Amino acid sequence: MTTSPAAVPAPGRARGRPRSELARRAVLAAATELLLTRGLGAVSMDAVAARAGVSKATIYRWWPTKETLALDALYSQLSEPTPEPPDTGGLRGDLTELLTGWIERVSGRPFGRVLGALIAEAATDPVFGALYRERYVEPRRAQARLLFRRAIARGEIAAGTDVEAAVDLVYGPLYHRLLHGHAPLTQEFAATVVDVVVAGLGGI
Amino acid sequence: MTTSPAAVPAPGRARGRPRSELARRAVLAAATELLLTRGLGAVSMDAVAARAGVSKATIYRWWPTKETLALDALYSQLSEPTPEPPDTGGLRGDLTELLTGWIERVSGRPFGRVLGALIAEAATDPVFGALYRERYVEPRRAQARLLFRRAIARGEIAAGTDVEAAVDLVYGPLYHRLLHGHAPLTQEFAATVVDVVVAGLGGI
Amino acid sequence: MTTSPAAVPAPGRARGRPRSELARRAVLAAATELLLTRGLGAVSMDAVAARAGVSKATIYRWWPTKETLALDALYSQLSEPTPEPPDTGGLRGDLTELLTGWIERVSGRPFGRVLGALIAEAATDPVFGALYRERYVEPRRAQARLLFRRAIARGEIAAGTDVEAAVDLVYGPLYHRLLHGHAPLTQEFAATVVDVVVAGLGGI
Amino acid sequence: MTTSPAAVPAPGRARGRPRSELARRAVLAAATELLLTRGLGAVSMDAVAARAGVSKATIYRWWPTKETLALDALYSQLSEPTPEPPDTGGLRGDLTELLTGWIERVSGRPFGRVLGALIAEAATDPVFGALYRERYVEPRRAQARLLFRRAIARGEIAAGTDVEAAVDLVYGPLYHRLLHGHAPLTQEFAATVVDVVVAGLGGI
DNA sequence: GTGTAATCGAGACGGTACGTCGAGTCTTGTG
DNA sequence: CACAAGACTCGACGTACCGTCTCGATTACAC
Repeated sequence: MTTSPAAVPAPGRARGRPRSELARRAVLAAATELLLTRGLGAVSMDAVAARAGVSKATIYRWWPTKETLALDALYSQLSEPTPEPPDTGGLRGDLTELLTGWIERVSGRPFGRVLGALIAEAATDPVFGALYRERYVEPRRAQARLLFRRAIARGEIAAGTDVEAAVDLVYGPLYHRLLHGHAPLTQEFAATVVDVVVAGLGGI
Repeated sequence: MTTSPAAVPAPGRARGRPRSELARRAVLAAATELLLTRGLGAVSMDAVAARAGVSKATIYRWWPTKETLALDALYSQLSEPTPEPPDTGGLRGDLTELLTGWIERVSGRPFGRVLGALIAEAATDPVFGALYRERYVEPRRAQARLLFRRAIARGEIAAGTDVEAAVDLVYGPLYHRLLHGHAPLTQEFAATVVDVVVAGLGGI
Repeated sequence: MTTSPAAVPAPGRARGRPRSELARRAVLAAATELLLTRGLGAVSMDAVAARAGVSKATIYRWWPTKETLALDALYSQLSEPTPEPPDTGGLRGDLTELLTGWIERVSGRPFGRVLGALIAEAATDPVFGALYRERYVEPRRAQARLLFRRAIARGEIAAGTDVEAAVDLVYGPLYHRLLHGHAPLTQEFAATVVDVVVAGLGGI
Repeated sequence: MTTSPAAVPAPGRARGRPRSELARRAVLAAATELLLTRGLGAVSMDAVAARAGVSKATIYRWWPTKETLALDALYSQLSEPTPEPPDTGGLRGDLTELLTGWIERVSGRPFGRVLGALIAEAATDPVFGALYRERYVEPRRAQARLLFRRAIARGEIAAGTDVEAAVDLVYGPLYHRLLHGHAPLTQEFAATVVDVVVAGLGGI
């Protein structure tokens, strides 16, 4: 897994005093705790600094905003060991596997509101938005894209399929429920989404 | 225009000095301007009060939080005169009409980030979330639900269709692009979504 | 005694919520305590706010800098009820009385270093310097000037005497010892100063 | 020029790497520039280090506080080539010569506020105060003392004259104007001071 | 030569205080 | 009552220095 450049010291020539790995971990731990127990709103630089036993300057040295910090904290929590794209031999099975895993990780409750807050920030601040998409969104989309491409290669769905739209068609409804909360984000729902989309794309 | 209950004085016997309609309009105008030009973050009670020439107490008397105020301000801007649910005779046409209208209204640029911020707030604050869903989400879902029910009645799609999931399948991908911004929210994309979903549901 | 405009609300038409006299007193008391027990350096806005149970914003509303605040605090402590200029019938007696009183008040120990710090600030910051001279220096000089003018009127000293220089000649040596601390600031020293200056001006 | 012990490496057997004369000069130059252009407040260890291209640790190795550094910097600037005590044959002439020289050096404008700040620090911090008096005040007082002693020897003034007080009587008024700035520190003022003090001491 | 020792730069670290801003609340006088 | 004005507490913001520390790299004397 690729971690943020901010979270890791440059591997090259270390000149001055090296970065304290202890401090880095303490900050991430404190941020994670605040994030998951009390939400993004509770992740203030002051609170994190106090809880981590670290000075605010140290945090600002490595994370420009609290959103960036929260993103890193979330990463250090949410990152799966080996997020291998599944291969069940069929598009329906592949997608089901992929979405099932995502829902499982994301349903550890506090993630809903945390992701919501991060997406909001991404929608508001273009810089953070780019970072968020690069580090969080794109890797997941890449996996999904792969599944659809394999299905095209197998002849399961049409060669002209708009893969980007297809990805949105499966992830969009899930995010919709996660963020809006108007209905539960269940595995059954994921199954329905997969069924409709696969059928709609001409799959079996 | 549908206004919030908060924005309207109790209809009963007014006892003291009546509410100033002037102040109400000034507040909404100021909030709207800040919201659309500089985002939700710029909608501070202080800024709105100063810009509207109104005291903060007056704002707090009628809107409990700045998010509520922003929602009202957005409403006063985004509310369509007669959002009649379309009837083209077929599901595909109905959905296309519905989504086309939504994309048009929502593409007036600043709405993306404003909606993002509101959804984030809704994901974070349950009280506001309920209000947001009731006033903003539910009306739109109701229209979409209606279209699918008509299609079922016409025999266009299966009687057992999960209408709630179907609604999420068409709105989800659109919100996904609006909020994440990883790809443009075009009418062509909406057409693709409609095509896949209608086909997936067994429609023609 | 004339107090600072900042320390007292305008007596005119009070529009909004009136200033809290309680807060004002608490701030001055806290500042005074810090000033006299631990010096000007300990008078930080944070410390005063914490000790007074008052928010920093409230302090900043009324005192632009901590030096201004310290000056006010010192005033509320050092201000004599009726600092009548003495009249013993002769210049020597008048001056002795005046300086004796000043030394007494100023020898309550911490004042030396506090005045030193304030004078330094006055020498550094022109705005504060003007305020300091107007509120602290000028009243004392006015009294001294009066004594010399009376002595001229009585024919005790020459009519052409440079009164400003004369004032510096009596106060200068005292401040010198107070600030530099190279020798004790005693009443005997004051007597010597008075003797030399009166004799030097042609007095008896 | 007398430099501080801190500013010079121990003359004993140097064991490790010798002190960098380059660094020492760069630090003093940077401190001087900051001191004279922007005041004592601008002499921060960080700023000096950055401006001198030197690490903070190097500064701390040789100067315990920024005030000590400022004092050294001032010294390297203010030190007169040959501060010979004058001898004109009479007390009045000697004092005039002495004070005239001091005023000239000190009137190079920024010195007023710099001295003010240093005196304040001396009044606040006893350790620095002792250093300041030893290195800056005492040498000048010694010269003045000498003049008065010579005048006593010549029979110009009484044998019982309090020399310490006499020194304060001439330097006090000058410092007073320098620090308070309520009136200009001119050569005419110095002449008046000398006249009054010499006359007051029974001199001709 | 080869230690041994003190220097140097760079720069991260825990702190403290800065001055500002926004949130909600409260207290006046006026309409 | 509603309203404007505006003072109040609280808490967070991002920055600036403080004085200390840990590095790797020099640069001398002493063996």
